[in-house]
Amino acid sequence: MQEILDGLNDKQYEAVINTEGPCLVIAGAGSGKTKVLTHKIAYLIQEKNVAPQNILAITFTNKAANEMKERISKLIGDKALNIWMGTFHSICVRILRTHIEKIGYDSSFVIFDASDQRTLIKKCIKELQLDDKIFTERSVQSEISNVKNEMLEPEQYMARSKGDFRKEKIATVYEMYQKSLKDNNAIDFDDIINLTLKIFNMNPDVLEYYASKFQYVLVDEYQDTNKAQFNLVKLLASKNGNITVVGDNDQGIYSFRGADISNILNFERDFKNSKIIKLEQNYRCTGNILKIANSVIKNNETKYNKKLWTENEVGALPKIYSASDEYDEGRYIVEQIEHLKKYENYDYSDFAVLYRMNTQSRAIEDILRREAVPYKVVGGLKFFERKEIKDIIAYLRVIQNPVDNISLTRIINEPKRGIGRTSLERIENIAIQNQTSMYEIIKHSDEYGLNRVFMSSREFVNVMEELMAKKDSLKISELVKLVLDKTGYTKALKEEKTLEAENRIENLEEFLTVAMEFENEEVENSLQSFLEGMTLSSDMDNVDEEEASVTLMTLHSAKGLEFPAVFLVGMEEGIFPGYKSISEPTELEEERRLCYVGITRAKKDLFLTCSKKRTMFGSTSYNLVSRFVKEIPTELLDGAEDVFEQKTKDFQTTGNSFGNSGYSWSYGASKGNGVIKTYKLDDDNSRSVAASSIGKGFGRTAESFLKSLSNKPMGQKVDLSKYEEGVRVYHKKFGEGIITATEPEGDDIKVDITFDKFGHKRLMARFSNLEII
DNA sequence: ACGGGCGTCTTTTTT
DNA sequence: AGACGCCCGT
Repeated sequence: MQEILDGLNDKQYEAVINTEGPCLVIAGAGSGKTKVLTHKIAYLIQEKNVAPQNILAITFTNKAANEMKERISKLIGDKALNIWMGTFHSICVRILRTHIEKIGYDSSFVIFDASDQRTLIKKCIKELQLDDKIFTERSVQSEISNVKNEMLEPEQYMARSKGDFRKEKIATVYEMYQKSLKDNNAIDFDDIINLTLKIFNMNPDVLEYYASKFQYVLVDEYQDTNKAQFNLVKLLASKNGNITVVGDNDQGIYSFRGADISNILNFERDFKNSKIIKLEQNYRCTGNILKIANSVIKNNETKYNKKLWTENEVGALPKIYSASDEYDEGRYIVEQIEHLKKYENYDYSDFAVLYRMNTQSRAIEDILRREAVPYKVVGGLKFFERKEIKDIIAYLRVIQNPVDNISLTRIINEPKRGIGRTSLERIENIAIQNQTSMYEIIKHSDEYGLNRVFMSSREFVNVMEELMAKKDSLKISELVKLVLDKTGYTKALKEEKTLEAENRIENLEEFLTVAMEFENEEVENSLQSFLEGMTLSSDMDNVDEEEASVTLMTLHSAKGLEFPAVFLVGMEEGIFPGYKSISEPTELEEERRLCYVGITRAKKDLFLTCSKKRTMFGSTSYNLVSRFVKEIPTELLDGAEDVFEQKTKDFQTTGNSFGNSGYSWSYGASKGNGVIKTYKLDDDNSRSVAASSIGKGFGRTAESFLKSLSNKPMGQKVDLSKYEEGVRVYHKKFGEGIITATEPEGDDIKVDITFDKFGHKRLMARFSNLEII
């Protein structure tokens, strides 16, 4: 009991015991923010006798929620599991499932992710015959999302937009989009928050229930909440008034998705008589790293001026390296990693490489792979974004929710059934006329004179009907197997006989293991919660920390994490800060906060890199070193003087013709013409070194596993003669097995293998990384 | 009417 | 790597 308050510094102690009323904790990077939250919750339960189910704690990712629960359990035991803890989205979905019918939705709704959203918006734009050059899905989508974050309904937005042609049109799209969502029995990410608010506003008794229930409300990463989330928090805390928010105005990096830093800046105004506590002692970084972080962030205007300090050692001087191109940048990283590993006893997992854009990982990955450095990539090309995975999910969605026209459209002709564009258009029109779903029309297509559709869709309808009937009695994995089998999906892939198809089949098998893991671990074992878990899981939720590998991710994903050694790469004008933010002061400040977040991830060693020449999206540019680097006093940065000197020289000789950035220039270079391709993969280094991450835990993206598949160099040297009947082999994913048959296929061999645990599989020898044992 | 093939664009950051 | 528009062959 005593230990809950032990080991806290004065400020942390104050933040923990200050349980009653509004409390704002300004928590600088590495100041023990999670500690405060976990100890405060433990204190409430243990000391103040608050029942766990009367506490609501909102975190930024599901992973953070799980970690926090674990840490609280260590303090007070298993009752921590009853705390309402999760992201805004997961908490709200939980509320929506029980109450959404009150506002006219069906409780079996599905959640549309960003790409479903885009498809739907695109359809609306087309339907309204708007010029899709002016109204791009992207711009309309972000406008609609912004409007939703302001909690404006279509009518309200329309009223506000009177006189503005563009906005009026977008309002029409918004209206149609919202109606279509409802017709599809779907809601989007923004609706998750907004509809919860709507329920509260229209049903005072429901609000009363939750506002009474949650005696204590705690919100983490408060600087990244948006208007709607703020309102939600305000409503939930309205009854008891015990609200603790923790955040750092210098780490707000999500304004592009509606996060509003003024939520944290105006806390005192919004919640009367609030207590404000600043945590300014940093326990994470060395003195030098902290100095650098402060020297950058001080260029922003901030309301809560806090000055982070530390008692930690001064530490090594952070370094900057100016590479000749992005591959040289990668090579430098490997060099430094190997050095620290050798002389400072570092492990691969102690390193993180952080970049502004996902695309930047490519070149670095190439070099890491070439140099046999194990790595994993967080986010980027996601498992769930692959075509075959989206297809199987679309099948499952239609089974769960037959009125989901978007998913149905995706799969009706996958595999090819002879239902093309024209048929689909007809089906859709009839569905609209009859106010029903496209699935209904297909099912009864004979009654609507769609004979062709009727003929070609019979098998599909029969299979779907059968699976819909069985969906709750079958295990998810069995359902997946049946879909793939009975719809002919796998069969069609097999008949393609291409490497790509082979790969897709393997990915689907991986999906099957994801489903099995879900069955084993989740209590709520329904198709609905399976689908829900997949759309609400974040990149960070799927990171496996156990592995001894270097972590590559975006600066955004790195929020909340720490590593002994951090590389901030691509420190160039136009990259970081991105060229789009250079002329926009508020965006530039956000970029600077992002830089601050990046720097403060490092505990001991920090490396900044930039490149004189960089090829991206098929063109080469010569960027100047980032202004953020220049904001660091040269004496704090090893190599700073060299870098500035070089950059100036380059600048003078190369001139300037790059739009409004005014700092760099570029010329087009067609893709793949080999101009920059200096490094090739060595044949004997081609074995994949990216460690496989198919492990426990629902929603695992199998990221590195996939990377190892998709990045596998073509035509690797494999002694095919060694594969013959009776030979025992080891496969990374399937484990040990015995070859039962072989068959030549071009310059490769198809091998049939019976695996001890996974049964019979057919693989291509050249690409399956089989080891003979 | 369907579907294969080809060229083009995509790219900040994400619950 | 994928989505999509366009064109042409069946």
